Amino acid sequence: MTERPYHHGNLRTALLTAAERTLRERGAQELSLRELARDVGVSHGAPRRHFPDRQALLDALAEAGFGRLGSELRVAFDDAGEGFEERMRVVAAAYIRFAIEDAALLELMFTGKEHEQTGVLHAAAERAFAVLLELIGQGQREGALEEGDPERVGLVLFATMQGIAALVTGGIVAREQIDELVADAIERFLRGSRQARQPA
Amino acid sequence: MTERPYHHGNLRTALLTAAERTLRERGAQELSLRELARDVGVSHGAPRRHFPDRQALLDALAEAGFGRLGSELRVAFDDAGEGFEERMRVVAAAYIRFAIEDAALLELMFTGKEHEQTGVLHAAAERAFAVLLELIGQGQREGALEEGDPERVGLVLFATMQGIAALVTGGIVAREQIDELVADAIERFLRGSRQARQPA
DNA sequence: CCAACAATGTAGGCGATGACAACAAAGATG
DNA sequence: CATCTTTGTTGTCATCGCCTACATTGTTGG
Repeated sequence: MTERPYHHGNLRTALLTAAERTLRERGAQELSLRELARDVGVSHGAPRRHFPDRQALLDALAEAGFGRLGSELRVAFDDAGEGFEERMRVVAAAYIRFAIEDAALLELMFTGKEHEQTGVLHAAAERAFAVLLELIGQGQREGALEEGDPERVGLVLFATMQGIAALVTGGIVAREQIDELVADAIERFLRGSRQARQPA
Repeated sequence: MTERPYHHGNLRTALLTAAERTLRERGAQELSLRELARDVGVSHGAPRRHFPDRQALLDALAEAGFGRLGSELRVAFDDAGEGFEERMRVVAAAYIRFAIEDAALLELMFTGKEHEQTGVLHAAAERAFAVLLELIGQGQREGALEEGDPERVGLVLFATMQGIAALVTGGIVAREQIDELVADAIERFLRGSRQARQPA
């Protein structure tokens, strides 16, 4: 029998991993520090060394979430072809997939109660959204999108994606409708965001 | 001194009112049945007569929320002029205002964990959204929006509004940016949803 | 009119939780 | 290797949700 060493070695990571799983399967509400400790095979007081309180654990989850979201968006961006519109569709699909598979995590990431002060989180978020800004930039350079601050242009698109995710996880929209809805939203966004300079 | 009567009279309503307040001020997480009971001046077991468990209270709050949302949208719709675009702007603004002032409530209303089964809630939601469908219908009749199932057409707009609300409550978007963002989103939606039939 | 009965509130208890403090074990450091 | 720091452990406390037994009030039919 393998006696557990007194020191776990990487409790923090183990807790985060277990937490991420519970979060995905049962939601944030169900996440209990004590149960997590049990899952990892450690006493109920141990997590406190790594996360002062429950909220700290949730914040850490959110931060890790932004990291993973950023990676997935990056992969989508790179794997899609060079074409702007196709790229936008692929990246949007990746975002929606993340949002739906890890709905509770996304909620943690954005439902910022008080943790707006945690600059760490904000930084992580910025990094994740860099891909989106890049995408908008490409669209503008290719003349597919109107000029202007990419952040402002992208915000509407981003909001729409976030909203679609909310509608799906809220049960308003069935899973079968997702693809159609996303395509529809992007189509509309592109149509509505083209260079508005109309010849006389 | 006014002795509290054994029977409160309208405990259910009192609880809902107190809960709505706490929800707005401190979020759903902080909502405790026992504290609510104390606030209302009743024993900790009393709420159970009206709400079998905590979730039931939350569901009731959500249902009431849909009712109020519906009213506010209706008022906005009626108060706006006859013009379609202006109406859309006013109604959208009303929705966003609700979403921001009662962010936690909106989350309850849409973050439907398991309560998708409560047909009551779904019905309340449908009633609230009737106004939006009416609005879309008007847009289509006036030729400002493409034809098609109003529900499908409106879904993208609805998602966008929901997303904007999420971005604001999540702290991604500052309050000063809201009006601009909403205007931008609607502008884009209208531009992207006009009759697409282009003459040869 | 009043005797069941139903509805509504109260009191106490149970198991679980998050937060905290005192203590123990293992590492790191000089 | 002696000390200091990090990391876990154990026990405690207040609170919570939920449950059961009981008390009080309102209602209703004979």
